[in-house]
Amino acid sequence: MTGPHTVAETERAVKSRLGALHIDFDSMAAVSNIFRAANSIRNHFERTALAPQNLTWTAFVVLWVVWIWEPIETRDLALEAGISKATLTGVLNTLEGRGWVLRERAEQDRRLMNVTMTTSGRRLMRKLFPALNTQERVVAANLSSAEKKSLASLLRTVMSSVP
Amino acid sequence: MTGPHTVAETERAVKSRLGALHIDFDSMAAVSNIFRAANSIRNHFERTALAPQNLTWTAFVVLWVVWIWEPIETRDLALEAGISKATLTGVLNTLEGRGWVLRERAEQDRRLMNVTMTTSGRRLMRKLFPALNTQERVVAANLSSAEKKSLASLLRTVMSSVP
DNA sequence: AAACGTTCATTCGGATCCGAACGATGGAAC
DNA sequence: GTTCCATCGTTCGGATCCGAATGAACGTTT
Repeated sequence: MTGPHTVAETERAVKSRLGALHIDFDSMAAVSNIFRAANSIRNHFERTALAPQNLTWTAFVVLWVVWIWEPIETRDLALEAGISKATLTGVLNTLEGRGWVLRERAEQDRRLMNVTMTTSGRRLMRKLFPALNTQERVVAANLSSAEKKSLASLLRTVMSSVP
Repeated sequence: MTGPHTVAETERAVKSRLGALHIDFDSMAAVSNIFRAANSIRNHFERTALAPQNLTWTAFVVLWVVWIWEPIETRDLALEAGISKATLTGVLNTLEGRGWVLRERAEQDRRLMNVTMTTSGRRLMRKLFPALNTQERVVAANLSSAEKKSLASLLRTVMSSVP
């Protein structure tokens, strides 16, 4: 998806496979570019800001959500991080094993699990978050302030259209 | 990341953790929305158009690239699909096991591997690609034609800024 | 032709990733 | 208080996902 072929080349190739019938190339380009950009940025973040701590993007996002909203229940944490509860269990095992977060069973409702940050975790995030934001500035460097707002807004519109 | 908190709430929470120093919230919102949207759309596609064939998004992308550009060498296929060669090996095992693609060692250079489509694979794509495009139209339904082009263009700018 | 560094795809280890199934807990109905 | 159903986090199985190491094949240099 990040290959050397242009949009026009791809469009021509698709038409030779299907004819031109019923394919919306504008929607296709918009959506596929979302995936391309996400992949590309994610790889960049993991190679730069996250590599020193051997963190994946997902692990960082979970850490970030805990940092912002602690104490937070597991179900909300999964929703906020955009991953399934099953995935979160594995990620929390990793993060708890490294001593950055803590799991505690809730007093009132023994089914729930509260996740909090350790001192070590807070120290890590205070360094890591500005480093990530620096990289966010890098990948958005060729956008004006208005374009950044426009991009964020267009993506919110897309998200609101996902059933 | 797809949680109930608004941008303003998140911004306020971040500031309470760090102070306002040196954080570019416009870049943060733009980039984080790329990830949110990609996650959301990917899950939607896997639950709708791809579920009947038990295909993941990545497997579909690989299949799509082969369909468009066959015969294609493994190294180019990985680049085009936006995944590592190591990942591609696993995905190709899956796709070849289901009889949709074929791996053949190149005649001239015995290190290379050429990937081609089977008849069964072509039949699958002729059905699957329009189904995917239907879903792409759904998630882009609230964007005008100009907005779709603008979104694609802004994302291309972002990608060109990734080192 | 022997030695060299390079370029392939694959393998390996470890971390995600998800849907489905599972056990535990809670709460409401009777 | 027991039955029933909803909800929680975890486990399980299977598919990705990547960096690093591996081994085969190549081209070039001696």
